[in-house]
Parts: sequence; structure tokens; C-alpha cells
Amino acid sequence: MPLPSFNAPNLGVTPTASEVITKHLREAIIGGHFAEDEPVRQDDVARLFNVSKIPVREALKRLEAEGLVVFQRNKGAVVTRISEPELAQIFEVRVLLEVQAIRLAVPNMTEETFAQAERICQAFIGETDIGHWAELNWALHACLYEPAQRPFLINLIRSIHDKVERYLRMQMSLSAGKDRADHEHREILEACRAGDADKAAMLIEQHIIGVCRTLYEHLPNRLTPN
Amino acid sequence: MPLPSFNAPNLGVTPTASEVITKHLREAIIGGHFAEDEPVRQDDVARLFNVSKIPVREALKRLEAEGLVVFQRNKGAVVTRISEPELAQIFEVRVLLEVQAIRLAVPNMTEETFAQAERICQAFIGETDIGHWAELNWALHACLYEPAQRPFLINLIRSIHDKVERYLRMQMSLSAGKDRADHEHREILEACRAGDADKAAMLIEQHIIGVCRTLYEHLPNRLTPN
DNA sequence: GGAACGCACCTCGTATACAATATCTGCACT
DNA sequence: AGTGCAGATATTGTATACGAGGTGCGTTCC
Repeated sequence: MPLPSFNAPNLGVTPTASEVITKHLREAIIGGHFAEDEPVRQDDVARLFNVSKIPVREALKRLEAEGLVVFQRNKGAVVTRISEPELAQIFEVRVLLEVQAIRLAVPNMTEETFAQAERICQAFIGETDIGHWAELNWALHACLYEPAQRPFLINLIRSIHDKVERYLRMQMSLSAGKDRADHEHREILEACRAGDADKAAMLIEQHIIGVCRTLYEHLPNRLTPN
Repeated sequence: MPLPSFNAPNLGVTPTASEVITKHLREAIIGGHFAEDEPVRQDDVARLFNVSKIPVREALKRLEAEGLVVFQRNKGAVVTRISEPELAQIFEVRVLLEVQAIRLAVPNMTEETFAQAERICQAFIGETDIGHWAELNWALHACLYEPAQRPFLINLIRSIHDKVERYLRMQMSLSAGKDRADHEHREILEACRAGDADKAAMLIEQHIIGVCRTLYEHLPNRLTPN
């Protein structure tokens, strides 16, 4: 008997210290709580979590692979600064991947998808804490892409989002960026509801390019490397 | 005086033990020296490199982020097995990214590019060691994408390649896969030489899809999870 | 006054040590 | 024979310890 899939808690995945720290550090970096080029002191983090440096270093190694920090020999890890050309390249890839995601997703969207997206939009306009904007922004994107049933693609998009979320946050806090994002999100949602994948794809593309352009207009010097 | 740029070795980047181990373990996994689902024993690896487990664990954490291994609480790291649907999704994304890369690259290709590609093709047909086929295969792809001047895109493609290289190797060792790859590579190279980006893109797409299809035809059971 | 050195202090990278957990083995019991 | 348990063994995850390299400041020497 193949055990009627029982929703039992998976005891095999109780998080280890290093996993907990990875998660928190990632959020802190994504959330902009570290300045770019700021070194992450292993002992400080260790004290903060009341552990030794070992799990902290393991967490940092993970984040290094994710591109959020870089190790410098005998100087430890510093938060990565994204150069202007790299930012442009990242957005270029985002367009490619997210257009594909929405194209695959639109035909599979259900009322539940729209309801969920609507809820996120509402929460977004009501949210006053800047810290949550980028989070809700991602929640909406994820909600729209999820029906594509492409976990690999969506994880890839998320990992790229994580790298630039700091900048998305800046963009939204500038120049009515939040209202604009809200407006564009609703347009995209409308196209999805109408089942018009091409239009949704086009709007997503414009949305991403627009954010990138705004970033370039408002933060030219902040982004130049060195 | 700005010191006549002396080609001095950059001592700031002398690799640490954990970096060396990361590199070797990655190659070993990519190269198929570990069976899927095989646990990677920390002490064994540590003895092999004559170090303690600490740098080994850090290396494994990096590889976990790259998707090559997975940690199971108190059981350590095991080499990931890629499920059939995931493999399909990975190839789907490869098509997207590599088509974009070749499109951007073709207009910037020079004689040097073609000469380099030609050299790699020659090395490929002459190579008898299966272990080097996938390596040369990637070298060629990288050579063709490099003129796009999109390091972010190319790194992303490489990281995806790393995840599936084991399977590429299988494909090439099966059913005259190597000869076919060589033939397709030359066709792509011809299109590039002709400056026909659309054709090159189409051929790259067919090339990737073809590999994926061959894999599905020949290894259906090996790839099913559980 | 400014460069070169010395020295104290800090931080990192890794070895060693150890508790917690998992896995194996043999044996008693049915 | 198969099941359940007990101890032995193996392996993991993390704390502690320590040497090596980096940093900053005062001193010395011109």
C-alpha cells in the first residue's frame, strides 16, 4: 500500500544553523541592510546569532554562489556591487526569461490565479513600508508565472530577482515608481485575464525595460563601479 | 609613475583550500565521477585533499547553491539527480538563452572568432577521451557566444551547462552523438561565418532540442526520479 | 615634515575536538 | 524466519583554538 499521501511534517528537513543564517543574511542583503562593498564580519554575524563562525562562513559561501557577496582572500566577504553594464545585462536576461514565463503561463491561468494576483495588487497599493514593496512585487510576478508550471524557469528568475531587488526597491521609492509599478501590474493582469499572451508578454517586457530605464536615469553615479 | 603594467601574478586571489576543493569537486561531479544520489563523504574528501572537513563543507555549500548537490540534515550532501521534467525545462531555458547569445554574437564575430572555433572543432573530432568531449563542446559554445559581450548571460548559460554536462556526455557517447554534434557545430559555424544570425539561431535551437530529444529516446529510465 | 619600520590588534582560514544523530550489527524473543 | 531492541560504529554539524595574513598607529630616521 503506497500510504495515502498523508501530509506529515517532513522531519528530515529541520533547518541547521547554517541554513537559518543563510536565509536571514540573504534577506538582509537583498533588503539593502548592507551597503554595497560593505564587508560582512564573520564574528559579528556569529555573535548576532549566538553561534560560532563556522555556520556563518558556510552561509556566506552559499551567498557567494548566488552572487550576493564576494570573498576576498583573508579579507572576508563583501556585499557585491553591480556595475552599470552588468545591471543592463541582467535586465536583458530578465526580459527574455519573464516574457517566456508569462507566455507559457497565460493559457493555464485560472480564476484562482486572478484572485490571488488581485489580492497582491491590493496589498501592494495599501503597503506603506518600503521594505515590503519589492517583496510584494516579486509575489505578483511569481503568481503570474506559476501557472507556466516551470519550476526551473521560475527559480532561475527568482535568483536573478534576488540579485537586483535592492535596485528595484530604489526604483519604486523614486519618482512615483510605486504607482507606476501598480499601474503596469494592473495592465498586465488585464491582458492575462483576457487570455492575450502576446499582449501580456509585451507589457511585461515594457515593464521591465521601463524599470531599467528609470534606474539608469536616476542613479547613474550610484551604479558606476569603482 | 603608474608602474608600466607589469604582468605580475595577482597574489590577492591565491586560492584557499575551500576554493580548490570546490573546483575539483565540481569537475568531478560534472564529469560524472559520482553516481547520482551518491553521498559525498566529507571525511573522505578531506583526507583526499589532506585537509579538515571545514573547507570541504564550505565547498559543498557552494555546490549546493549551484544545484550540483543537496544536503540532507545529518546525512550530508548527495549528488543531485535531475528529474525528467526538470531536464526538459533546463533545455527549454538553454534554447532561450543560447539563441539570444548567438544572435547578439554573430554581428561581432571576427576572423579570430572563426579561427578559434575552427581550432576547437578540429580538437573535438580528434579527441578520443570521452571525458574531454563535453569540455570541448562547451568551449565551442562559449567561443561562439563570447563576441556577444554579455558576461552575465554567458555565465548564466555556463552554470546551466554545468548542471547537465553529465547528460551531454552520455548523449555524445551514444548513437554517434559525437559525429552528429560535430556536424551540427560546423553548420552553425558556417551560418556565423555567413553573418546569418537568424540561421545560426535556428541551428542552435535545433541542436539543443536535438540533444534533448536523443537523451529522452535513449535514457528514459535512467532519468526517471524514484 | 615625510617615508620606512616596528608592533599591537584585528580578522580570516582551517585544524582539532566533541556532542548529536544516523546506521550497522548481533542477539533475544516470538 | 522475522521483529524489536541495545550497543557499537560512522558521520554530521558546530564550538573552540590557533597560526597566518592584513590594518592602523606610533616611532625612528633622514
